[in-house]
Amino acid sequence: MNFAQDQLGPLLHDAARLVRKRFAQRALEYGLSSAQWRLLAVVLREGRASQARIADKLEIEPISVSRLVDRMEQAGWVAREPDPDDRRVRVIVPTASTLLIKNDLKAMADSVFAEALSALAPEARATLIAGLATVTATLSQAVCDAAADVKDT
Amino acid sequence: MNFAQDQLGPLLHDAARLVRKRFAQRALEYGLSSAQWRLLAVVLREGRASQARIADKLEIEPISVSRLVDRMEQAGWVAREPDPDDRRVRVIVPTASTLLIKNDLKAMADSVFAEALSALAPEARATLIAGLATVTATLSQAVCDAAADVKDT
DNA sequence: TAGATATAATAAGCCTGCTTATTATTCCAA
DNA sequence: TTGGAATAATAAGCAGGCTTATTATATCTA
Repeated sequence: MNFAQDQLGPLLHDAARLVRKRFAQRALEYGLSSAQWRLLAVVLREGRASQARIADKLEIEPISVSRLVDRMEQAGWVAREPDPDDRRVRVIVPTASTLLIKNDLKAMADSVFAEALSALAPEARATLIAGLATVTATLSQAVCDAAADVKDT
Repeated sequence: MNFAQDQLGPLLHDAARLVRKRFAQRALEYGLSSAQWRLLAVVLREGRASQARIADKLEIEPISVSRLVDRMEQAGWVAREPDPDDRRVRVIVPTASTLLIKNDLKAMADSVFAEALSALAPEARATLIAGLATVTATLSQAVCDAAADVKDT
């Protein structure tokens, strides 16, 4: 079974790309991408969040959040507000129109993921999710250790 | 267990991103990205391949191959050659220096994927790989059906 | 309390994917 | 055998990640 691991890279890559593509198809009426939905999910869950907080939650770089917010602000999904306690911070809040369709968006997103998993038995689904979580944790640690090693030099 | 599917999107996304990042770290001495390695693996397996063939194998758009090849040609990984039988075609071949380190590259790539899976028991690995393959197939079908529906309209 | 350090946001510019459109060539059918 | 459809490659420009560097503000310490 040594052949299996060869396929991990391409499979992960293809699966991630296809989820993005399928999400975009299903969200066509809203014009929302899967990256935008991930950000929006954080904001809706927390009510309001600084960009640094969002970057931390999504585990992406702050600059990536900044540019994603640029587009989402322009499209009317979220707004930037000043933080009265810290003038460096710009708090991201959902717009009123976003709040109106929040439940529809959540249902649509759920249904995309449910569709993706629809051909798997429940146990296989659980194993897949757990396996992905493990792989993510392993890689995250390895990437972090390697970065620390470089810094030590 | 309804919460599980919520996580599929972020997990796939994170796992794919982390594999790319870890690959880049491990391949630093070569300056090879994971996208470039996927392309190179096709070319090394087939010996020589048209860009259309590569796009088909990688399931990405021909234009993406064209631009990836631009950078890989510049970096000395591959070369474009004319096809004597069809003047539209430019055949991609590995350079001599690429062939020299072919085995090292393959070992390096294998070890990245082995590391990613290292925290999983063998059965869990097999289930993960099989699950990803199923999800990919399901999504690929759904994306394709939806595209056909739009075309019918 | 003043100066150094840390943090929040963003600019510039790269990579890899995409859609849409163009050009050159080949193939097929009338 | 020629004229239209299909195919191979690529250009232009967008999305969403990244690294590196800059600016403004907070915070901590000597």
